[in-house]
Amino acid sequence: MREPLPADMFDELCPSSLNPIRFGDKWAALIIRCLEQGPRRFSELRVPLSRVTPKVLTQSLRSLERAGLVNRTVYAEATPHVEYELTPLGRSMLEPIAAACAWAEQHWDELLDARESYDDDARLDRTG
Amino acid sequence: MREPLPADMFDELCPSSLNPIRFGDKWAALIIRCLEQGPRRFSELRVPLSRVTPKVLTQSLRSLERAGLVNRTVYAEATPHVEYELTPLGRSMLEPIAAACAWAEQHWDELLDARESYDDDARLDRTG
DNA sequence: CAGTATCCTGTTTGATACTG
DNA sequence: CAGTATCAAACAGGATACTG
Repeated sequence: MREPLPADMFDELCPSSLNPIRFGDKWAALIIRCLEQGPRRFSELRVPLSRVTPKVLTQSLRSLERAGLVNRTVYAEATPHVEYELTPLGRSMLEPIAAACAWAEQHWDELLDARESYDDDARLDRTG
Repeated sequence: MREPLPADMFDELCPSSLNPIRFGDKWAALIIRCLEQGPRRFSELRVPLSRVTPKVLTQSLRSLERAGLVNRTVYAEATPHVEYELTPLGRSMLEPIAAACAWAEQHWDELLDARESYDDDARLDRTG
């Protein structure tokens, strides 16, 4: 106990403009889960992600593509469309995401309670 | 395959000002790991987190406290100081964080390669 | 020691409307 | 269908200086 902390832990987690341990941007993990069962078209993704504007959804998908987690395929046929699907790399990410989700689900009530009681205390501090 | 996606997945992951599956803010996971071996004082945390300004470090610690992941204790003795330590809830989070870190480490090269080749392609698109 | 106060920047996200 | 363009808001994060 109480060993001195290493001088700089940044190299371990931080070269992370990529920031993989945060699973990318706000919607990344959700998108990856939407692709878990197989390729989906842009319009299909818009259904579960109805609260994400098309601009932001495109942004996120491009950034997932850039990270090698998602493939984008254009079908220029009679009914032109675009499909997104997980790469093997993207698929491998399902596991840590599931672990994080399971943790969150498992501790959801505790998390809500903690926040509530913290906020209640803060209110008391202000009120007197 | 190609089952329709659920209408709205947001309730599952999204009530997330807390956003637990993203492990909180930019420094949260790193801070939690710094506390893994036991309680640390503010000034001790500043060593490994030297690139985080005190303001932001305080912010992050408060938000971890609010989430019930960290306890803050003030010692108003001769040498007044403050200690932060993981709650049991916070400690339970070490596991999913470790899983995400392991994944990132394991696929680091793939991630760098993917990004590089994506960017190279983009350059080609612009150049010719 | 352990923060707070201010100010400021860049990025992320969003609203709305439009298009090849 | 699968986006893009534009504008605006929100927020996170940081620089710097100061304090009970």
